Amino acid sequence: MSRTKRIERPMPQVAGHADSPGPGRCCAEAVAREGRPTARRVLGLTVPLTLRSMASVPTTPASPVVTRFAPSPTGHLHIGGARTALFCWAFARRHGGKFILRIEDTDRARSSIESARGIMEDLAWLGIDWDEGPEFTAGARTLGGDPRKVGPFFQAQRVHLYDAYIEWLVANERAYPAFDTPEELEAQRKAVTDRKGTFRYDRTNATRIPLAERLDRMRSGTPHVVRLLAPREEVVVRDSVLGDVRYAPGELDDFVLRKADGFPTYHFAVVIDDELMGVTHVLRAQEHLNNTPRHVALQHALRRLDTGEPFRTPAYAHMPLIFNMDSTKMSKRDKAKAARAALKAAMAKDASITPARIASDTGLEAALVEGFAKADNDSLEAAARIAARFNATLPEIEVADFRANGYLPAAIVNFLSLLGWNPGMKLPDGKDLEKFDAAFLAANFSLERIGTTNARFDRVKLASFNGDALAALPVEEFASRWAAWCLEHQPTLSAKLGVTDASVRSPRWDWLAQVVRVRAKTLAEASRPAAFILLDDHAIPFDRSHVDKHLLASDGAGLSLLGDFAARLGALESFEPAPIHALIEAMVKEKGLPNMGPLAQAIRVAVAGVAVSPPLGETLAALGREASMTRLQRCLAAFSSAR
RNA sequence: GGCCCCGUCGUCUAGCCUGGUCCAGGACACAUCCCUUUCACGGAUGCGACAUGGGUUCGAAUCCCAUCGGGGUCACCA
Repeated sequence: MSRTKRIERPMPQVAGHADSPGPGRCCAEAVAREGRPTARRVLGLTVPLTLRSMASVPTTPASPVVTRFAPSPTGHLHIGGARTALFCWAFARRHGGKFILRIEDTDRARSSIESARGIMEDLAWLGIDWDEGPEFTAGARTLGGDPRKVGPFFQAQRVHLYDAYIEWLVANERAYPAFDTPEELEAQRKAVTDRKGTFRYDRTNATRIPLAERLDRMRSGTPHVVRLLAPREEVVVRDSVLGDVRYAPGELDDFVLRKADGFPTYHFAVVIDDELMGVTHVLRAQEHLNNTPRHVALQHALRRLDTGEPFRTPAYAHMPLIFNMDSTKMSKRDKAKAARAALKAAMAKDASITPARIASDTGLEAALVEGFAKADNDSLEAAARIAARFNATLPEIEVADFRANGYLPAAIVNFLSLLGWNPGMKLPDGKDLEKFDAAFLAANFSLERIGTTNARFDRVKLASFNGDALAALPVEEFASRWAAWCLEHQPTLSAKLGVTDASVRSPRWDWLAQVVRVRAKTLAEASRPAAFILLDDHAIPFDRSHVDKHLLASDGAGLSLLGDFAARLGALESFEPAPIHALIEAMVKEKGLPNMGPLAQAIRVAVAGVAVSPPLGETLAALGREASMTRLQRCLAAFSSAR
């Protein structure tokens, strides 16, 4: 990184709109730009304050910071969106401000209320609570609400507001209706791009029609869009992360404000809503940087209908993008891609596997599977079922995916915080501080420490964080969370141990939970070391090489040890981890074995089929007396003749 | 292609603003060793980067320029 360091703009007492007038403003601007020569002098004043002295200015509680997260409800919450929400939330919390959730559902074809609800669930699950926005009940508390009366928070319900502003813009000749058809536009665009030019909307046609006639046609219901009369001057975006970004005159064209269906475009709705909702700081991904001059131009063109005041420009902070490890975009299509790859591989290996057969296996429509295989569609439903059919794992892209795979919200929040932000603090031992919780983030988040370089989403590191978070949980807590996870995703396992409710568990469950925990990075993975539980007591699949090595070698030494052990275990009074472990230890000592290996490995092969299992006390105790004895006896019987 | 942003270990990053303390620190991953009844956990050690080229300077990861590379964006999607 070679950028100059930015000083965070919103010193509490001057937080607010970037160009709102006020006594604190020049200081805010100057400090925000400290270190950037171009901005050292503001309003003709060189501000003598040093960073250090500014930092010591006391915080005023009446800080008016307002941030918002504004997803469009067209699917689940993307992990990148979760980071945006997290940072917006943290910034508001850090400054004692408000965090708004607004649903941008102006794309009528793709938006759904279910998606909106799912997004709220995911946010709440992550612990990102919104002060204003749609109401949502999470446990005992209700999130959202509208104390300042700035709602509604679904844009589709705000159309009358957008229309009023459109009217004003058109009446004041700052925007105009245009009657081109999509086909005409497409043709123009193609003509320009074919000769490698840059297409910009040509307003001459639309503006040649006299104003009165345009208004007439517009009001008479002729299909039209409304476009902004873009300014012919330079537009500067002041970004708290990237500094000033300049767009030369003529770069902006007359973009659409209102679509032919009467709904506002994203650009128009954001600007209106951010102003009306009093949003002071806009934190969003860098892909929006090039949208920002449009928003700034719009703000310059608009005045509030209620007060007549000009629109204010919020402080912008564009954060780096998050990519896959191979630097492709993290997209839900990755899931379809992975499932398709699994399907193709299977079809290549086995000629009997056809789309039709998969359709009947998975209960999907044949046409859907056919299309999916040919990449004609990227159905998530098909991806999920096909992956399940072939035991393939799909990449985690959305918060719901991580949730389903047994990640803890705390680990996700911690990991996400480090993607594009860093507290820049050292631990007493000199190592970087990188493990922290949401409360720490809320207390320490700052714009100035947002990075500029795009990040790769390293699932392996996330898994490590999650494993640590799992390990840090109190034993009880882990046991119940794992039970809850199994009840939902791995019911055969919980059923086998008689667990039907995460809060009322058996001792056997908790013994297993304890040993499984250090072996797992996720709740889903925790079931792996417990897989031996699921085996059929009467049909343990023995690993031949392990049998040879641990039971049959040295003239069946392991097997005879096993026979002896089985007799002793059968007589053991208390079938719990500690007594079992003591029994094994005593026997090792009595037999004069060099260590526990020969006995322990023999037992493992007998009860698990392989010489790998969690510690034996817990393994046998979790299995229970009956199953343990059955497995032991059966193994003895199976290999006695092989000696 | 136009415009815009970015460029420190494989990855996330600290350091950059205020040039020397940096033959660049941490974490994840990887390797080796120790611990050990297996698998894990844990502990120790190691491997590993300032994109390139100029310039400024006594001195540059840090300042300037160029080149190269990566990314974003150019919709009646958001």
